[in-house]
Amino acid sequence: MHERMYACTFWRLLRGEEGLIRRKVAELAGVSEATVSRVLSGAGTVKDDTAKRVMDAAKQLGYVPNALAQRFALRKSGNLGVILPLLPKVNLFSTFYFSEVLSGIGVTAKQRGYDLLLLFREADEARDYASLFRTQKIDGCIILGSKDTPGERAALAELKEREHPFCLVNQRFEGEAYNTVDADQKMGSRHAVRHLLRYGYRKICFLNGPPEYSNSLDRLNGFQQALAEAQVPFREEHVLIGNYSRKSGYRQTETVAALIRSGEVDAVIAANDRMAIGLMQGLKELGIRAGEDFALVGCDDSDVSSMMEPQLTSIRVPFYEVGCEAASRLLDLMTETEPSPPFEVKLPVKLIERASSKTTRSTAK
Amino acid sequence: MHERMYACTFWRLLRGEEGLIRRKVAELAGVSEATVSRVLSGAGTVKDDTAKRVMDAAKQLGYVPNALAQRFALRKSGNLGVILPLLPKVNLFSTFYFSEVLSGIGVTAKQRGYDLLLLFREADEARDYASLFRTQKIDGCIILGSKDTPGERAALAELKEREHPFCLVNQRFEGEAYNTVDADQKMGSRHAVRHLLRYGYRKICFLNGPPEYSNSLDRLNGFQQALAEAQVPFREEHVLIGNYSRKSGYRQTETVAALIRSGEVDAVIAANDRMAIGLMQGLKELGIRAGEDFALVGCDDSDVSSMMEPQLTSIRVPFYEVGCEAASRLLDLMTETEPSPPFEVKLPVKLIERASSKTTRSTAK
DNA sequence: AATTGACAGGTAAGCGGTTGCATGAGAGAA
DNA sequence: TTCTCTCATGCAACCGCTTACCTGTCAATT
Repeated sequence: MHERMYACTFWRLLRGEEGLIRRKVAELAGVSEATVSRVLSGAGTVKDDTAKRVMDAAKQLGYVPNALAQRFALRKSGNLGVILPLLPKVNLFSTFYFSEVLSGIGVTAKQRGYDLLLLFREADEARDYASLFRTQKIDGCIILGSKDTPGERAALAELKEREHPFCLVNQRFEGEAYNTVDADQKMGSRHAVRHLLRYGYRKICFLNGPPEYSNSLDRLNGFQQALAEAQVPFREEHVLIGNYSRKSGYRQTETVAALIRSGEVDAVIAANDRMAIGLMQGLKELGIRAGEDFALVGCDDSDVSSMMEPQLTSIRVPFYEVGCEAASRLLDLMTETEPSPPFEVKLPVKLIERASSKTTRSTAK
Repeated sequence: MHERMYACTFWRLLRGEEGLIRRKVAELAGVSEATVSRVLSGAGTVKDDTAKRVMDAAKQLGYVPNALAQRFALRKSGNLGVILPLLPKVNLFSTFYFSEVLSGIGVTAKQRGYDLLLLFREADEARDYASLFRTQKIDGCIILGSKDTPGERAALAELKEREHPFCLVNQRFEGEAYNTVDADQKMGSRHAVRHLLRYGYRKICFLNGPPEYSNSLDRLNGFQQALAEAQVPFREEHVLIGNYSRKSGYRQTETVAALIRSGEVDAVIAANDRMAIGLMQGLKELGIRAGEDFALVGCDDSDVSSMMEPQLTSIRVPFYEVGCEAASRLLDLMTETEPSPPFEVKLPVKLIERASSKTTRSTAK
């Protein structure tokens, strides 16, 4: 009891003091609290002389405005939300991808005075992005790992309708004009195909990801287009589907092995490095070696691609820059008063040649 | 101009309406706004009947309380801060480590109704963790990637002094009793040494990380202890230092190659997988193969360890659980009223045997 | 029947900032 | 000198929610 009361008094005192700091600053500077506010928030007109006195007083007393109160008064949370899928223990996407994008977003947000609120979205959870805005937890958000599903479409449509600023990363929705920052995956596949053709490979198999990701469709698109350009026939049965996990790449071992052995296929392009690596490992177990018995190209140029043996040719995607761009554009949009048309940014990718695909195919079967 | 005014009116209206929702809920339920608050926040005594009416009304009108106002009134941000080093483009630590820990923290925080505020700490920036609390941006924080430097010590001491709840992950400070969640790295090294000794390796080199990380010291400690237990002499010159990056492992290639060739060393333990992999690659270039010419053990059991050829023996550290534990303990501490003694949790690790160290050394030179 | 206590629920005062409006001072113009 | 006009600053309302305090009701006790 005693302690309880003591603690209470203590907190009262403490709070009292904290609360008084602002007043003390005002007194010390010989102005009103309103002026302190004007100086610290940079709004309104204040004489230079006065401003300096206030700044000095604030520094001397160690006064820092309460962000919570400030944001409440301004009706802005000052938070940039980052929504990302929660995949505990199961890294469907590469962690590489997320940490690069997140770093980019983080740096940019910080530069512009925003805080980053991380929002994990559980797989089965109803997607109610709009209520994050309604509760004022965030002023804008970037959505990672979005998939084209009815629930997601509904959630995004609601955001759009209520004019909440948001930006999709690496995902577009056919028929909807949302703000998007994406990598030019289509061009990536084209580069990969051209690269393989240049080295003499002509029978290319494509290990793609699920069609809910627009990236998967883009890649397939680029793949087909590059083949068409080179007048190499496209074979439907040479397109396989995984889920971007290493296991799903590994699972295609038998199928691909058969294709390679029968001479139907001499090169594989995978839609990400993890699947490429899974497949490479599976085939190695069967004695089929990437870079020798067939050419392999991955995508992402994740850190592991240069750790493999042989090192993996891959398509470098500027994930960090994607994050920067998304945050930067979104924040622009949030600070502008005029509504502006949605942006759809597409960042260039680049093929990084490594051992898994470089050996020239001297004689095409 | 026209549009501007229109927009303004629009927003007024919108805000007006938003503001009225609460009142409308109260009216619809036939109670005062205070009662609405009592029902929604679960505090105070309200008749079941009334509560139900309020809940129904709120649901019907789609009312969601404004988190910003709520938190301001309660003087709690509802945010759990996660401080992590900003390493754009340079992943000194493995991204694996961070994403695992972060997932653990995220899941736990979410379960307990907290939001995650991500705070990047720039390398050269003055560490002023305390002001995050002063501005009420966070109610507690978890610090990742902390190093034992004077600046860091000062910042942490300030937190402690002001009784701000915080928790360190994978780092302890000699002489300070801070809340910590750590993996049992010391035991990890001991496992690694014992494993190697069991397979007949006796001349073990240790590639450690910088001493600013307590983990590095722990690992060295366990290494020495295990050697002592087996009465194998410890050789100072067999301890090398890297910085946890792959490159820093690669850089030790010459040194280690010389040691192996001269027969002074027949096995290497690295303080993380990335350095192990860098070293492995370097040695492979010189024709010295892990798992055959020498044994190699890494640490972290990151996703790449099973992607290598040969696959890398490594010490599995339950990073996800570390994150959960840190968040869980810290949140307990934040909701308790009584001050409790600091906790120092140490989670067990496990050696995962793979090809890089399994070949029995038949004849020790 | 009167007294008491417990409890439901209303009233209004904050929480710590911002900002519209009013005011006073000082400068420039008549 | 007096009248404006402008600019710097103070006053006070407000942001939306919580909660201390108060009142009135009703059941249990005497």
